[in-house]
This record gives sequence, C-alpha cells and structure tokens, in this order.
Amino acid sequence: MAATHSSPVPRNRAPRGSARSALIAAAHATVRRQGYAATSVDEICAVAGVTKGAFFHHFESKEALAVAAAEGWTERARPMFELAPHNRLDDPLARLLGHIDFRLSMLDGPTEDYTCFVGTMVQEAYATSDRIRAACEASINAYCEALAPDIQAAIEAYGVPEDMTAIGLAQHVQSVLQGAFVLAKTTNDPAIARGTVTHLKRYVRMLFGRN
Amino acid sequence: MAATHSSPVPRNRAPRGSARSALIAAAHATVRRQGYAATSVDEICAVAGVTKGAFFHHFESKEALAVAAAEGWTERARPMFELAPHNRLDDPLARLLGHIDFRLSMLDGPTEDYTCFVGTMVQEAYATSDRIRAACEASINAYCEALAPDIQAAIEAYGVPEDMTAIGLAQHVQSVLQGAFVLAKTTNDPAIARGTVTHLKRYVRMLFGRN
DNA sequence: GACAACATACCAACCAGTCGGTATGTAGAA
DNA sequence: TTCTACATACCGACTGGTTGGTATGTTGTC
Repeated sequence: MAATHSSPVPRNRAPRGSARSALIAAAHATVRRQGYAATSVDEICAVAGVTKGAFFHHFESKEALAVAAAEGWTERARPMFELAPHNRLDDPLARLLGHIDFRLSMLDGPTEDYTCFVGTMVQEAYATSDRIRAACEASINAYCEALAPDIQAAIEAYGVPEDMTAIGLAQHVQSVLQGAFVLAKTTNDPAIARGTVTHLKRYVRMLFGRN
Repeated sequence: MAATHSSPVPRNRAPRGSARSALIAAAHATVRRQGYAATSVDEICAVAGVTKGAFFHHFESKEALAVAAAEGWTERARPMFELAPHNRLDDPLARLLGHIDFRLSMLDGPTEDYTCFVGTMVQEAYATSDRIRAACEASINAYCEALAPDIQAAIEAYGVPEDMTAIGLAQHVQSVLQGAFVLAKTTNDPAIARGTVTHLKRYVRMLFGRN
C-alpha cells in the first residue's frame, strides 16, 4: 500500500523551502477570517499544504508563528502602499489624501480580504501573549511612521492647530481604519467602513483648511 | 465526607437564580481580556462561581451565552450613557460633545475595563457564527441609534455638509472608539486612544463650525 | 554522508457538551 | 397546615473529539 522507493507519481509537492512563507500566508488568511485562538495549527498546515512536521520545523510554537506572521504582515503591506501612484504626487497633503482614497478603494469585496491581520490578532492576544502584542505594536507603528513624514510636511506647508503632531494624526488615521474594520465585521459589509473613512478624509481636508 | 442533611456550614453559595446574570457578567470580563475563542466554558463558570451544570441549564451552548451576553452588554451600557450629566444640557451639540468627553474620560485604567465586549467578540465570530455577528450588530446599532437624535438636532440647529447623515456620524463616532480600543490594546495603554478620540472631538467641533 | 527540509505517528491536556442526580421552591388538594 | 406532585435551579463526573506539541522516520541537496 505504501509508495515504493521509485514511485512513478512524484506527488506534486510544493517546492522545497517554501513551507515557511506558505505557513505565514495561511496564517494571514485564516486568522483574518476566524481569529487567532479559533485557528488551529492543523488548519494552518492544511491551508498551507504542509504537514505539522514542517510547521514545527520552522516555528517552535504557534505563538512564534504569530510573531513571524505579524512581521510578515508589515513586509507584505509596505510595497503595496509605497508603490501606489499617489506617492508620486508633489504636494504632501495630496499624497496624504491620496493615501486615504487608496485605503477607501480597498474597502470592497469579502470582509477577510480587506481587514487587518495584526489588528485582529492583537485584540485576542494583548493580555495573554506579550510577544504577540509587541509584534503587532511594531507592525502598527511601522505603518504610522511611514505615514508621518507626509503629514509632517503638510503641517509645515499648510499649518495646523498647535496641539497636533504628525504621528498623532497618523495614529488617528490607523485608528479610524481599525474601527472601520470592526464595524464592517458587524454587518459583513464594507459600506459602513467607507462612510467612516469618508469622514476621516473630510476631517483631514478641514484640518488643513481645504474644505 | 458528604454534607449531612443539617450541615452546620451552609457552604455560602450565591443566591438561587443569580447564576444566569453571573455567567453573563463573567463572560463580559473574561472575553474582554482574552477574546471569545480563548475563553473556555469552564473558565467562565469558575469566574461566575457556578458549575457547568448551571451553565448548560441556562444556555444551550457557548454560542447561546455569547448572544445573551451581547444583549446584556447593551442593557449594561444604556443607563451609563443615559444617566450621564451631559444629557441634561439644553444644546444638542453640547450634549454630543459632552458624550465624547465622557467617552474620553472612560479611557483610563486597565485595558479590559474600558474596551468593548461586542467589538472584541464580533472580530472573532463574524464569519463563523451568524447568530453572534447579528447580536453584536444589534448592540452597536442600539448605540448609534441612541446617539443619532442629538446629532440630528445639532444638524438642524447648526447646519452641516449636505452629504452627511446623523446616523453616519454616529457610526463614525463608534468607529473611532472601536479603533481606539484596538490601538490601545497594541500598547496596553489608553494614551493613543485618548489622542484619537481628541481628534474626533475636534472634527465634530469643526463640522458644526465651533473651532 | 551530513544536514536541512520535510512527513508520519503519536500523546497528554483540554475542550464543549451530556447525563444522572440533588436541592429548593411552589401550587393545589385534603 | 401539611402533604403530594411537580418544576426549576443547580451539581459534578464523564465522554468523544480536538488541541498544541513531540519523537522519529524519510527525502532531497550540497
């Protein structure tokens, strides 16, 4: 019954060395749908198309995969935002508003395709796993810090209320997005999320005197 | 070893009939800390101080408790907001800004004490349990609809951009709050959350021409 | 042949849910 | 008032399946 040493069917397997990234991608997809705790290691392995042996070869625990997946999430998002066309605009405020429009355009299709992996995971793990919490914090931080320079430049170009910082507004942008995802999940529809991000866009325009 | 019919130690037990509400309160506390999937029925029972028998006497499943707890969350929040002093102000915009200040003042102490039970739960359950998703949607909806009349009155009194609705702004308020909770969990500190809600307050003031 | 990259078989702990039973209350008949 | 019949509230041992994790075997590559 077992395959002989010279099986004629090579059992088309994923190329050697791809298991790690496949597991991270599977974690992204599965956790975004069901959350972290409800996702089992077996399930992640099945989605990734590898076995448990491969899983524990690359990660010492489920928690370690979560940390690696949070780092992977940052790497996955970075080029998507950096290479977007609005980044080539000259005016920093136009780049910021372009970014918000870009985020707005992403709010479409199935819920699990536009929601945030680290935002979902940190809600479950902030109190029980400090390693996961810190990894999610780092990912969110990277996003805010990537947004801050354009905001800072816009502040310098257009002025803004005194008690406001670039990083603070970047955190507000991220906050509205995370909240939009939560609201969208309650209806399983991105309509509410688009409404909320539209309010955010209006706020930014008003802040910089462009309404 | 078993207690005799006239045990001198009455084994101080919670009063008869209190198990159901104790279980709901325990669910609120535990899920806010660890999330829904990571919280076991045994754990909820232990926190509530009842046994599994009592649990399954009152709820046919863990999912049924989740639905009841979502409804209980609405009931728990309602009087807190209704009885707050800012509700007695005459001006609707002052009531709205007072509400935001009230929410701001709540962002203090341990994370699990100010975060939202239904917001946490819906992130995990939106795709796997439609009953839980709908119960969370109803709770969030109740909040937005409670906020909408004051917003509507403020719109009528002060005017506002055309393409804006009372319920839409109420949803934006809720969205910012939910996002603030996520960001706060990231650092396990409410400072970011306060910054974000402060941006929200400034937006509302600007919208109604009060900056 | 040595080492990394997998696969397979397995385990103890834990999980949601079940079930037979007990304790407490309550309504009606005598 | 008190006894019977029944309902509700609660208890905790038990079960079958699932969980994260391990131990060991196999395969491809340098």
